[in-house]
Amino acid sequence: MSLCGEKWEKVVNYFRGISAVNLDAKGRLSLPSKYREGLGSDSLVVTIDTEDSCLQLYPMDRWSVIEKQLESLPTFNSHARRIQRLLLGHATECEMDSQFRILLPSLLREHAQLEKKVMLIGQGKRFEIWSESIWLKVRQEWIDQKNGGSENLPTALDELSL
Amino acid sequence: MSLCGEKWEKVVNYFRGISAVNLDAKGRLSLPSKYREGLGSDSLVVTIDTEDSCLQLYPMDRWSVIEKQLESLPTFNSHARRIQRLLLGHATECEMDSQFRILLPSLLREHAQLEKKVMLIGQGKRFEIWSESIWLKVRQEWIDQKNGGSENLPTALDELSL
DNA sequence: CCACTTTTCTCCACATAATGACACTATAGT
DNA sequence: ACTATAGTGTCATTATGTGGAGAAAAGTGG
Repeated sequence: MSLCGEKWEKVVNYFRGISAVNLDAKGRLSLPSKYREGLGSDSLVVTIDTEDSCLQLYPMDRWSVIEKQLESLPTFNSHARRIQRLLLGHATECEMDSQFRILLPSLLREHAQLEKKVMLIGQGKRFEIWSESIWLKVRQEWIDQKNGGSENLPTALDELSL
Repeated sequence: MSLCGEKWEKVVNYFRGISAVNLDAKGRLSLPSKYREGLGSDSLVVTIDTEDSCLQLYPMDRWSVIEKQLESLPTFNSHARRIQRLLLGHATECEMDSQFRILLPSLLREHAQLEKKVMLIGQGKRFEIWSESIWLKVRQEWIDQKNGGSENLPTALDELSL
């Protein structure tokens, strides 16, 4: 169906959706088949998230854009330096093996407290990797807080019509 | 009978009405025939509802509008990230097969507690998918609570003329 | 009310993907 | 050099997804 749909997929390549995956004993994550062609033969970059305990996974081409942005931040701003050190400092290039697995570096696994059960969450240009238990916990919190006080939301969000 | 009616359907494509459907053993939902031409050959996107335990089903073209809005939200705003993670993070593209069935991902089925008996509810630009038992329960609650005090309604709602 | 058509459901067979296990390699530390 | 640890590649098993077809049910028209 849909040449149209196909083109969209291939050109825009937007990652969506959640998958439960198991790391193997050595900490390798095998990428779900539905994303494989979208990732192409590109290598990937994993780094930490500066706000939450999860990891961020980028295709190399997307990451290099971010890297440039990070570089151009003002050197003498302490927030900027924090971000640079955290993101650039933890960014690790990974290659998929013949079975589409990537090894997540142990230091990064520790940071996100990844054990066996892991969630892979599409976030458009990137993925997030969460420990299953942490994900379930925070997801529940987010759901519970509903859209409670909408006073502090950015206008763009306030105006979202789904 | 309605060259007019036909055109309306095809151009405006507004989903209405409720259907009881059964998922098969693998969790596939077969779309009622009356909606099939309205959905065209486009693929579909399912995601969770952040307020209730049901799923939201969009034709891809409608969903991509929402996605653009989500994408443009600021990365370092925590409310924005919450919404992005919940909506984008659960959004899954589904293709209809030759029998107009779509597989609902098991994690999403769990979220909405979908077993065999399911309700598909047209909501204009999208559908909602509810577990039959939950639907019956909340529907009864909504009916019972009438519109009691209208003091707390948002103005737009207050001014609605049906 | 009956015969016919269309739609929906259920089941089965098959294909593909995900997992876990294992053996082998490379590296660093003792 | 030997051992312990981390990393890599391959394979078998299991789980999951896919496609198709017939039975059952619902809808339609005479």
